[in-house]
Amino acid sequence: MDKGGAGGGRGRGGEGLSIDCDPTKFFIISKPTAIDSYVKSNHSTTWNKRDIMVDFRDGDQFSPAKSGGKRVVNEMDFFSDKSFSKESSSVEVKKESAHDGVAQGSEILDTGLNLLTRNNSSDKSTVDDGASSNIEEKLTMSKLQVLKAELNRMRTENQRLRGMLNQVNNNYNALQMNLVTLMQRPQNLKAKTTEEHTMIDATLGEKNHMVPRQFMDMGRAAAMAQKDEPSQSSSESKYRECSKSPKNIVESGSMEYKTQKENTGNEIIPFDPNRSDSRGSGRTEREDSPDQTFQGWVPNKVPKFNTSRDDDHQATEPMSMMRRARVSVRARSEASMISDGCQWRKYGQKMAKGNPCPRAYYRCTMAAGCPVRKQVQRCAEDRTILITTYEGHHNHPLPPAAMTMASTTSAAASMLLSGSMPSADGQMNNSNFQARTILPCSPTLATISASAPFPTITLDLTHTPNPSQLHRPPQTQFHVPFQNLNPQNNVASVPQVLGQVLHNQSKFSGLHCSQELEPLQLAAAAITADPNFTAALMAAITSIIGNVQPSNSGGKNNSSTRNSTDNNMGHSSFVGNG
DNA sequence: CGCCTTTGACCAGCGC
DNA sequence: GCGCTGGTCAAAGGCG
Repeated sequence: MDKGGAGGGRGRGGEGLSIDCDPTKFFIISKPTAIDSYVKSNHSTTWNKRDIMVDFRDGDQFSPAKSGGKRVVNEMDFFSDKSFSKESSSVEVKKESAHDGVAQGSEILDTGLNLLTRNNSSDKSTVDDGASSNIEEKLTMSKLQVLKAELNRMRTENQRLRGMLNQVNNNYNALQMNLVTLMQRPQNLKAKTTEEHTMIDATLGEKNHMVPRQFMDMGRAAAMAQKDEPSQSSSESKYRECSKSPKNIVESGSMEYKTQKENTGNEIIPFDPNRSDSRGSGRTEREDSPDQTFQGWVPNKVPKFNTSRDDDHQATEPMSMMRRARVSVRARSEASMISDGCQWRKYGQKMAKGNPCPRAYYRCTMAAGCPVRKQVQRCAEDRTILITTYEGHHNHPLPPAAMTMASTTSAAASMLLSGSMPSADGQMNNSNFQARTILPCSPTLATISASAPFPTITLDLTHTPNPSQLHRPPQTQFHVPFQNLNPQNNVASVPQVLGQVLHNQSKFSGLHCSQELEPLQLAAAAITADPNFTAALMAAITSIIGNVQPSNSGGKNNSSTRNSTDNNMGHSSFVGNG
């Protein structure tokens, strides 16, 4: 095999990044912690409780200006039993009534208690006699009754909203389970899936009706939806049109589940880098290992890629299944190919339109029939930038060095597929929002392309971090604040860091977004909007890059790729591959 | 000798 | 239908 060996990635300590950079963990742990701390510190504070109540009455509890930056807390309290516990509520009302004084009295005028407000105009000037005291007492009691009634009303509404929320979650869970089941179904059951599609679509419609903005696995859902009726919305039609060919449909929905089931059996864990993928083009299918048992969802639209030679495999793994999301990595490198820990064999080279630099085609040779391929091409605008586009998943175990890039690309691809779907206007709305939600501090690292023939996510490792871009307008980009990446050294660390981030991000999107995305988005926005958080994240990444750099910055390329014609030895230490 | 790259040819998709 | 383009094949040759 290749003389270069797969030694890349040794000595890396990048895994530690997951602790600091895992948005999922951060959010999950931090959210209740923050709430708890808030409750502990403020639960007995009358002002805060009253603030919440006033917010409810005004229907403006989410107004940051009004809540003084407690937006998230108030939101969570809205569904908290503590907020509406009977004791606290009663105490609250009593305190409120006792402390309000004149201003409170004027407020009472607005409650519509006509009998009592008549005396209110002079209540403070004539409060000395006993009659006035009685009136005031009655007034207070009346107000108390009103407030109690209001409280009960709000409590009822709270219950109703909670019920709606539970219903929404249940609907989503049901939909997700249906999708999982459907995608795992062998193609020979394809005919039977029509009914389920209908059911799922109905569920989807119901869900969308209830929570139009709830995030879901849009890639899968989109793929599902596309299989069905042409009578879907115009946006879906447009998406179909945009997809141009069924292969894109498959790309959107099949990769994760298929590959998960193949090797690992894990059906929900979306980013096992060792999981196999569908194979490459139909032409090369003869090279592929026949023991691959794809049981993923297969679209009704049979891709045109299938040739007569693929007949044996069509039923289980049409060629389109491997034509899925692509992950393009841009990195500055003098080398003709970045080292990612895998073994590659060049099988072609073409001159691509619009780029004077040839595009090289590589195939993974670490295992027979590995479907992973990559294209390497220099950027036309800046030839110091090497663009490596990965496609597919390895169907074999990877060396640690290759795991990094595998995680990176897999996570990126999965994020792309799971969290995005081209909308009617060709934008990646959901992915945009999701991306900037998860990494709002990083606007330019990854670009999701909806216009490309294949869904492609570009990980740009050539940019210098710019924390000031924290709140960029929502573009189809997000960015991890790496330090300036030197192809001689830092690039080696990037895939690991990036992979970890994306991997975590993907886990986040795949496992959590669907259920709690809205609250999590708010929490994420609140947390990551904090400059301290951004700084800490950057510091963590930077420190990790700096720590692992020496072990990989040696002059010897640890790539396993032979690159006999390359002059990339010592240049590219890109470790790991997807 | 085995594995690799090179490179021209071939094929399929797509737009006109 | 034709040409363009992207992607792949496979024979030929090179290298260790």
